[in-house]
Parts: sequence; structure tokens; C-alpha cells
Amino acid sequence: MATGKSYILDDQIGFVLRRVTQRHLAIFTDAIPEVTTTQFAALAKLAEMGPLSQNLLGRLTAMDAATIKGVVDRLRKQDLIETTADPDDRRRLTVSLTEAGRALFERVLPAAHAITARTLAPLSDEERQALQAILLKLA
Amino acid sequence: MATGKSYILDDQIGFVLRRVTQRHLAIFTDAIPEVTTTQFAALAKLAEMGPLSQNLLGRLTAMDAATIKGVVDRLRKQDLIETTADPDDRRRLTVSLTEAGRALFERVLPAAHAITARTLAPLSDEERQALQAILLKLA
DNA sequence: CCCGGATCGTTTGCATGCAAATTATCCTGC
DNA sequence: GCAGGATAATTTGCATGCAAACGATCCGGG
Repeated sequence: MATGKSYILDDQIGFVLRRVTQRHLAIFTDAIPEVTTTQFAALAKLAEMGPLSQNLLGRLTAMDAATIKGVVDRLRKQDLIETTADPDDRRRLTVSLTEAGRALFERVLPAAHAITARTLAPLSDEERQALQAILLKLA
Repeated sequence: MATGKSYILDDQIGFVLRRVTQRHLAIFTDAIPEVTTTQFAALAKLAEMGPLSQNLLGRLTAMDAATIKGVVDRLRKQDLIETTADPDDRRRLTVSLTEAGRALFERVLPAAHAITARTLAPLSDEERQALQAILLKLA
């Protein structure tokens, strides 16, 4: 039997995932240059859920505490979000969309849907369904 | 009909891809703490192809010129690779594995295969085949 | 009531990643 | 043979990402 000694980088799931992510990022940046993918994720989650503590926003957008802090800082610098102290818990920072943030989100929403569609464009409907189901098992 | 106004972050392909990538990274770091995913990709490609120019190595590992430079610098600092001037093209830098680099690669190879297996563990054989085929179309 | 564990936010350090500009070199067509 | 375009490497600037350590605060149990 073969020893399994060989290792073809291009066949490894991690490498393929990285290339797919790169292609998606390129599509995103082309369609929505105003914010990055992670910044948009934060805006989308705030639009979906309303104001959230910084930490919870990070958990809901899959960013650790250090990463979400940077994203929040940069979004605040653009006046797309604002942060206020939580009166009930002095550790917490409440993050909410500004008017400008909500306006931007709604303005680019069609583009955001188009990004998902364009990313999945090479696939048939069945393949899209299969991909979604499979990736959910891996997330 | 619905306007399609809603946007659920967790359903977007880009977000799901990011979470899957995060899980894979955690599995990798746990199994091979010596080098990062990108560093290992570079080692693997050099092991697979032999010495390569820095730029070509970058293309084959899906890193742009700036990124591969950093990776090469750090691998060289660990004496896992070495760089030499190309006598035929003075622009080029030839990158090759050192003895230590090849030894490390071969030592962690079983772990690398295990990483792919562990990442795909939640899937059936059919799902793995489907995923591989679908991601290739998206890469 | 208070103490020890948990949570929240911050900071530092390191490693990707991409964009854009720069320099050096190569190569091709005229 | 040389001028202009392409390629290789570098550098800078910005934005993730994760790990680890830290101080402040909260909370539950004794």
C-alpha cells in the first residue's frame, strides 16, 4: 500500500478554504469599498439585533475581544456607530448604529446580497444548497 | 413578494467561510504549534516542487508579494529555509528548504494529514467529496 | 457581607493579508 | 541596440486575527 507520504497543498481543505475566502474578499471589496467585511458584519449584526455590548457583538460576529475592539474603534472613527456606557454594568460598553451607519447599511444592502450571489455564481442551485448545509456542519 | 430587505449575517457565505476557517486554524495550531498555516504551506510547496523563486512560491501558495516576503523572512529566521541569489536573473531570490526545514516538514507530515481529517470529521464521505468538488469551483 | 471566580474591556506582541508606490532588472519589438 | 512594458522584490500603511496578561467590575455562595 501507499505510505501516504505525499502532501499536495492544493488538495488540502485549509488551503482551498483560503483561496475561496480570498476570492470572496475580492468580490466584496469591489462591490462595497466603504467598509471591510468584518466592519460590515458588525454593522449587519447591529442592524439585525439592535444595540449590543461590545463583547457580545464580537461573539455574534466571530471576533475575539481584541479584534472587535479594533473594528469598533474604526467604525466609530467613521461615525457609523457610537458607544455609550451601560448604566447597569460599568464594565460594559454599548455599541449602536448611528444614523449614518444605518443609512450606509441600507444603501449597500443590495450590493451585499449581490456579493453572496456573485460568490456562489459558479454553482448550481443544488450545489449551493449542498455547500450551505456542509459548511454549517463545519462551522 | 418579499423585498429581500433582510440580511441575516449567519446565512451569508462569507461569514460561514470565516467561521469554518477559524475552526480549521484552531485545529492546525493545536496540532502543529511550530509553524503557522501559511508558513507550513510554503514549506509544503517547497517540499513538493523543490527550490522556487520567492514570487513564484507566493503565487503557488496564494500569497501576494508583500505577504510571501514576510513569511519567507520569518521562516529564514527559524533556519527552515534559505534564500540565494539567482545567477540567471538578478531580480530573483531562490528559496529552498534547509535540512532543518525538510526534517520539520517530514516530522509533522502525519499531523498535517490528521488536521485535514479532523477538520472534515463532521462530514460523511459523500459530503467530503461534494465539498471538495464545490470549493474547487469557487476557488 | 465578603471572597473567589467569572466577565468585560484594554493593551501588547506577533503574523497574516492587501493595496499602492518604488527600484532594479529583464525582455521584446522595432 | 534601445526604449517601453513586464516582472521581481521591497517598503509603507492599514486592517484583521489570535494569544496572553491585566485591571475593573460583577456575582454567587458561604
